[in-house]
Amino acid sequence: MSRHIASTAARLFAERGYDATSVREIVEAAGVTKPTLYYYFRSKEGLAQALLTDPLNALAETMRQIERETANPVVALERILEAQLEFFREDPDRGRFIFAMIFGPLATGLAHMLARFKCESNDCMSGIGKRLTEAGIVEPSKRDAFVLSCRGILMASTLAYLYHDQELEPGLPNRLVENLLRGFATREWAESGS
Amino acid sequence: MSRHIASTAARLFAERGYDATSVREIVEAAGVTKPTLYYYFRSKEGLAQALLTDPLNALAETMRQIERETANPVVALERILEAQLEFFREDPDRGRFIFAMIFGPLATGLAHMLARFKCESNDCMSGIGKRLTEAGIVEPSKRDAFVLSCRGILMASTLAYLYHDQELEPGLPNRLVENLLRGFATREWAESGS
DNA sequence: CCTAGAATACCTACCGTTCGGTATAGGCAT
DNA sequence: ATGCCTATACCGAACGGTAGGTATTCTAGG
Repeated sequence: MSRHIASTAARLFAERGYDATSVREIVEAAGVTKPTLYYYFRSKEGLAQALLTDPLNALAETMRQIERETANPVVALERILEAQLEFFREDPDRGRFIFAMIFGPLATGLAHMLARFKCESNDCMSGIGKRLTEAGIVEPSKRDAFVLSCRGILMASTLAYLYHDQELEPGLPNRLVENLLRGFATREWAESGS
Repeated sequence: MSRHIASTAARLFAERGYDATSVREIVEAAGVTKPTLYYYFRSKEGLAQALLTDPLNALAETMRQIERETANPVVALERILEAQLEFFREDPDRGRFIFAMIFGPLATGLAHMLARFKCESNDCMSGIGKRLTEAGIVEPSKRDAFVLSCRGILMASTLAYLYHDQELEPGLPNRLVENLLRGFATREWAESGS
């Protein structure tokens, strides 16, 4: 039951936004009453947190794992991008809700958790960028721009998928990274043919 | 006075989101009364539209103009990206408000206007992408990925500026485009040294 | 076997507060 | 007289959350 309420809430949060969705709307759509919702979740905010906490923690852990266990920084980058795209693919409603919150103001009670996730995600990408320069793949002077570009491409791909019905085929990160690397690569790496 | 109310609203909308900001909060922060706000703006939504309509229309017109009047597609691309960055630079609160709406659900009364702007922006970028392939600069098979990458880089740069106090120096689009082009270029163009 | 109590899952009705918006009277400067 | 603004009070609807209750199942103790 709690799962049913949660998935209904995710859908409504995604459709109209967290603040514009009332508890009354959620319970009506879920076919239960308000006390039932409060039986399972401490508050509206508790409900939103339940939607976000485990999935975001799992994603962060997946990224850490990839970073730790993948020796090749290019492959690590591709896998980390793919993990994030997969996160949105597996539950688009949740993804839309998270996307809106990540890119909006951090004034809600969910701010702390989202800020932490953003920070971890950025650290992870920066770490990969560092490894790419250490491996002589990306020009050191271009590292920040490269990391920014990777982040941008992830955002644009995700937005296209969530709101414009564009596909997120599994090979997408690889192809995008390949082209990006060609643009930001060291002369040596470019000439080595990868 | 209406400008003062509007800029106060922009700040609050940016800080906490449109739906989570009440009219009472706006008038208190602006130091006026509710009837004054309604004297100048038809409604809360009318206030938000006033914040968005003219600026977004002006930006869209600027982009159309650049597209029309700049013969070199690379320069056109750089200028269009710069115009969008400048839009966010000139009023970060307004920019944050818009950013949150662009990445969130389109269920509010502002949806139509934002949808139209997104559409125009996408069309403009697609047009530039087409010109770049026609000019033999970008590989036709990579056109969509290139356009997506440009959009992503714009988003990431803007996000970094709006929320992480990172600079948006005027030369940024040029440098980013230069690296991107190297990654997505045709063989002929790459070998011509640009 | 029966019963009382605990645990779990749900409900109706209600609470105080706030929401966007409106009406009215009036003050002040030009 | 007009435009700009205030102050006050109000409207109906809705907000997130709560109080008190019922129904069902299970379990332990007599």
